[in-house]
Amino acid sequence: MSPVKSRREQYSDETRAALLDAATRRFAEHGFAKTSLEDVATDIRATRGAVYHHFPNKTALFEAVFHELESEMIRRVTEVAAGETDPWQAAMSAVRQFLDGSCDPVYGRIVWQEAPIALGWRRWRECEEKYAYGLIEQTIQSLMESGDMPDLPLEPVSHITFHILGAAGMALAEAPPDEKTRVRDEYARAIRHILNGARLPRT
Amino acid sequence: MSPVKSRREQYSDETRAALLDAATRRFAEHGFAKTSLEDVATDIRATRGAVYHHFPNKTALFEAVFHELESEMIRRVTEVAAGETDPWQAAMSAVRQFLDGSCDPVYGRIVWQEAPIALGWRRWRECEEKYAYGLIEQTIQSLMESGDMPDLPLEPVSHITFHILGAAGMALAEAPPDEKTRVRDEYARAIRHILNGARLPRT
DNA sequence: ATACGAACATACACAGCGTATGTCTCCAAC
DNA sequence: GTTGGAGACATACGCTGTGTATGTTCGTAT
Repeated sequence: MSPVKSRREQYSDETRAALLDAATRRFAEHGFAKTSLEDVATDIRATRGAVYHHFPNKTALFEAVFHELESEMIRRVTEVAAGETDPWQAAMSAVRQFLDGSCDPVYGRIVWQEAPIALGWRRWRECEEKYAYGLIEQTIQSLMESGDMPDLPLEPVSHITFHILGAAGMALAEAPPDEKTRVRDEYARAIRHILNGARLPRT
Repeated sequence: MSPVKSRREQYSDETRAALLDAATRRFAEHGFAKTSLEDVATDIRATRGAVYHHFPNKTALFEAVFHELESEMIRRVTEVAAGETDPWQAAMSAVRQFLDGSCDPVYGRIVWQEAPIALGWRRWRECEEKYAYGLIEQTIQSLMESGDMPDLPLEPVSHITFHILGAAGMALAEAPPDEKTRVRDEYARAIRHILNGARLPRT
């Protein structure tokens, strides 16, 4: 399963990775609009030609960055949740892990602040179906099935939950580094309180 | 208080209003990025010169549109809330009125979808301080003071509430016209349930 | 009657994306 | 080992759209 790569292929992979890396930093620091592909290219001592060789356009490059960050986040969150047996506890751990991960300014800025701008709401939502939104929906559903939550329409509840977590993610992205833990704990409390309120007493 | 306007001033006011009107429709239909000032100008049989005479730049034109829509919404919401005596009832009526108003696709698209993109999150938030966010914060505070809500940190709670309402506003903006009332009612139920959960029993 | 300034139109500079084309170099086959 | 081909980039250009600088018209005050 490890097809020995040719020298050329290896070089190509490395520049692609370097492009992703540089783009990640640029997007996180200056935002999507104010990042020119020229900058990204020169960062790795290449030209825009290299960028357009590896990615069809600017938004595709951004999407690649987005996918990397988001899939890593999902991996960690599901890992933590899988460690719990009780559905409600699993959800709470997932939230906690999400808030922890959102303290990373790169993640917060790119996924919660820049992505909707860069991809547009619709496309962003489409992408998130695979990641956060999809995970939230299935978690909520399992909570409804286990009797932890009332049988409200799934769509609005997941959508609202998505935005509640988004609010926290954005707040954490904006918070100065030395206040992140305080902000994280405040939001954790507030979210826990809200979710507990929405909870049903187990029958 | 009605300083009789000169002919010139009247003409000027009219073109300004026409620009705002055309821009509103363009922004609502095609979004901020895909609306060129050329289009807006030709819509009212003028040139980009007129636009740049009345507004310093593209985002300023958008902000003007945004302010119009948002101040009108706030006017209606506060009006409705003022009709209630009980703080909690006032808040619920305000939510209801907000959801009603959000069924207008122009409002939803511009205020909740395009505004963060056009102005950037930070500026958007700054603008909203005057409108929705400010109103929410003071409402929450009054609910905490009246003992309807627990004394959690104000900032995260208002922020989250803001995003909960935003989720509803966006969903309504996206929903096809013939489903808007259904979606509105679903979100109304979900939000009511969430807020009721967060509520404290009156002492 | 005229001069001045507001309200717009016209013209230009510049940035940034996307695309078309060129060049180099690795690799394979003979 | 040289040659053909293709992948990996670089170079060059066109185009769109913003912002600005300059020109023109036309009310209005004096």
